[in-house]
Amino acid sequence: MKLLSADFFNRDPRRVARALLGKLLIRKTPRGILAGRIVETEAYLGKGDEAAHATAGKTARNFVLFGPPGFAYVYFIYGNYYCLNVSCLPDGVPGCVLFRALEPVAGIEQMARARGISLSEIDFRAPVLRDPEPPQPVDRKKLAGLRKISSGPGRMCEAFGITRARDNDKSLVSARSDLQIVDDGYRVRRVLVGPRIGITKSAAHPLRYLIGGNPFVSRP
DNA sequence: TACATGATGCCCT
DNA sequence: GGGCATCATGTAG
Repeated sequence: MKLLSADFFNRDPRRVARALLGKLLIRKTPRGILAGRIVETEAYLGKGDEAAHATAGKTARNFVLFGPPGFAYVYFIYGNYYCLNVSCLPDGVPGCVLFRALEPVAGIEQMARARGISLSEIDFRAPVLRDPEPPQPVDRKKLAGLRKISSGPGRMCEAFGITRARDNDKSLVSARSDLQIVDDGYRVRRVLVGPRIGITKSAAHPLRYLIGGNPFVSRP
């Protein structure tokens, strides 16, 4: 398990978004460790990316995007949900990667509770993906309960208890942080690229990255 | 299975 | 006051 460093995030968000696929997002809680494999990300750039929050310049809401790399930018959306990003590029240069979906790896019962999902909905014998993907054809019905935990940016934040008050402007690269990203050696075989989800401006750019064949993405 | 819709609150103009 | 990097639920097919 190797903690990702600030250097990892100190580069173009498009390269970070791709490199984050297959890494583990970790949350240390009093009740145990939560972990999910990153299977879907989106890059948001600085000037020129009309869909990025940084496009309007630095504000009280988005200041983290303009800070040093490796910090959590958490924002509240649609009156109900939070979304987690990590800042990229050097101090003063905006850019980030949005975490869109995780494959549940550890702390599944705690995450299900946080999401309001009954444990009876989850088939713990379902084939959770292991290195290398993709496995034999997946029975999506058996994965339905697991998929509800973190297959979407709002869902994964709820599962991890991520909120703006708790986590915005928090370092993800500090050994003391309760929110980290680690490399466990998992090798991603195939990366797919496509247009970002849920935006209207600058919608055509292929800035969404996902692990090919992984059933835990928000959508194929 | 696919699509449309309502809920909901904060930020920025 | 408008718009939003979403989700769960309902209806139609």
